[in-house]
Amino acid sequence: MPASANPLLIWFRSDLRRSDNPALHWAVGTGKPVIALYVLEGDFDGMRPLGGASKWWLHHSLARHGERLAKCGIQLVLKCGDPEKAISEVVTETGADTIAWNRRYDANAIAVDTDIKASLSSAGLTVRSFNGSLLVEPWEQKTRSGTPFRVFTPFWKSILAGPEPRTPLSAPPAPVPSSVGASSLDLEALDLLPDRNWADGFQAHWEPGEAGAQRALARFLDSGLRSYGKGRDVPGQCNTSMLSPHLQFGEISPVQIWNAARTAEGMDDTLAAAATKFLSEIAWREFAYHLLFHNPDLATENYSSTFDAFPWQFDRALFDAWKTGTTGYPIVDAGMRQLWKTGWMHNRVRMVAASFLIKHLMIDWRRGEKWFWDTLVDADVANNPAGWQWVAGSGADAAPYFRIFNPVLQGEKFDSDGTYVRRWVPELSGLENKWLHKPWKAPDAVLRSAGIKLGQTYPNPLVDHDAARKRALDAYSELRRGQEDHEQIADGANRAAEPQQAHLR
DNA sequence: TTTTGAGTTGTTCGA
DNA sequence: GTCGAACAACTCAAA
Repeated sequence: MPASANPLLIWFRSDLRRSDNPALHWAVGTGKPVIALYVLEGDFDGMRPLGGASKWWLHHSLARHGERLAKCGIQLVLKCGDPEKAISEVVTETGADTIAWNRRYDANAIAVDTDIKASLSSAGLTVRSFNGSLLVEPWEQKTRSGTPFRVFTPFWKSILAGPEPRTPLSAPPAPVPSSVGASSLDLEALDLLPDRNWADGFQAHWEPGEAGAQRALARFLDSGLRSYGKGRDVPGQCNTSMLSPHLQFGEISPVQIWNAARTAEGMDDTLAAAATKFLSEIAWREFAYHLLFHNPDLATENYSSTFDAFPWQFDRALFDAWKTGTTGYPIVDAGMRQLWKTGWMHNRVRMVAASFLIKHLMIDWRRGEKWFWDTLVDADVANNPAGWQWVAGSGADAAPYFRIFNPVLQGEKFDSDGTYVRRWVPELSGLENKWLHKPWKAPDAVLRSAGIKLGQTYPNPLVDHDAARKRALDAYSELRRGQEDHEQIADGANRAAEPQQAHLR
């Protein structure tokens, strides 16, 4: 067999697309036959296993990706477990002598990829890795003092001041056909769909896959972008891009989004302002990856260790009420039910719901993060923990401790016409706007005529807002006092050491 | 080198 | 009703 006939293996991970895929682009450019691989790693080597909603998405995304690759003569091989073993099986079977992939940025994945790269290289194979999922590599973006960014705005400015992202790569032409194939699991064998019909409702809301991603982008640029500035905060409107799950699975790249928004903004000033705002949200995604790369424990450890002493409470019944959308606060319940039904929650409501769990119920942000991880189709290894830590106040550029969302005010401000609450909490739909976000304050006659019996058809509030707010503020100020005491003890120790130091000087 | 101003997404209170 | 101040502590960047 001539050397040129040895196929190239492209290992797909969170980059399930053909267009603007640097690894695939390079692979086809080598002139070799190309074989594609996806490995469902599960919890192999400490990797974070996908949540249920993500698995549902992945099932459909892999199906679409496999079809698209097959059209240009590339077989998508499916395996599960140890990726090194999976790769070596394909290499043995096909004689592949070159491997390419796009990089990952969480510590466990980096360790896995590094090991595999080393062992393949030492076995004489060529290994190439690319940046396929970020605008900037986390190790390249630095403050002037050479440290990682810890505040978003300077980070964003440094992106704006940096070089423009590349022009997106077009989908490559079909490579030369491969004369060999590799054994693959059936998609069904990956067992990605939930046992029960929980995710059946997702189908109506989403179109996983590269084509669906491009359609979502086009729809947003066409009808969502213009009023994005304010509309993005109104959960009852369709003013957000809905691109998050597509981005998470790499069905579209931030480079493609960046360029599309930059093109749209040339139209007029309104679009220009909206596009910049939208791109700053894309930059938040970058910032989350920046934080994760420099803080591998982002999902499990407080970014600010001051919070290690926070007196979290845990009450199973309260936590369950939050998860099932029965807290008695309509905006929170609407969000939690939207999450359960669609695998997604509007960003504004994510903040309110997360703040409610952390500050009103004083439940550890990590529990909420895990629930979101399991139920969000866009669950992202960087963005999910970064967002939760931001709300908790333990994160980078964190919300001030005193920023405790009032779920009634948030509802009245951002869902003033009640569209969102009526859609997801239909048992309240007969209530007029005046009471919709605080049904417990409505007069009995109003509740009766709306067909609502508090405590029966809809719950009473789980906690009183004012009392919960005070309790959270007290806990935070306690934390601060504890920190001061700690510092005083440290100061005392320093003072005790001073005479000796003076002597040494 | 030191100082100063600003920082995604908020709420409450009192004038 | 509207409006500004207060609510920490710390990082970053510009002056």
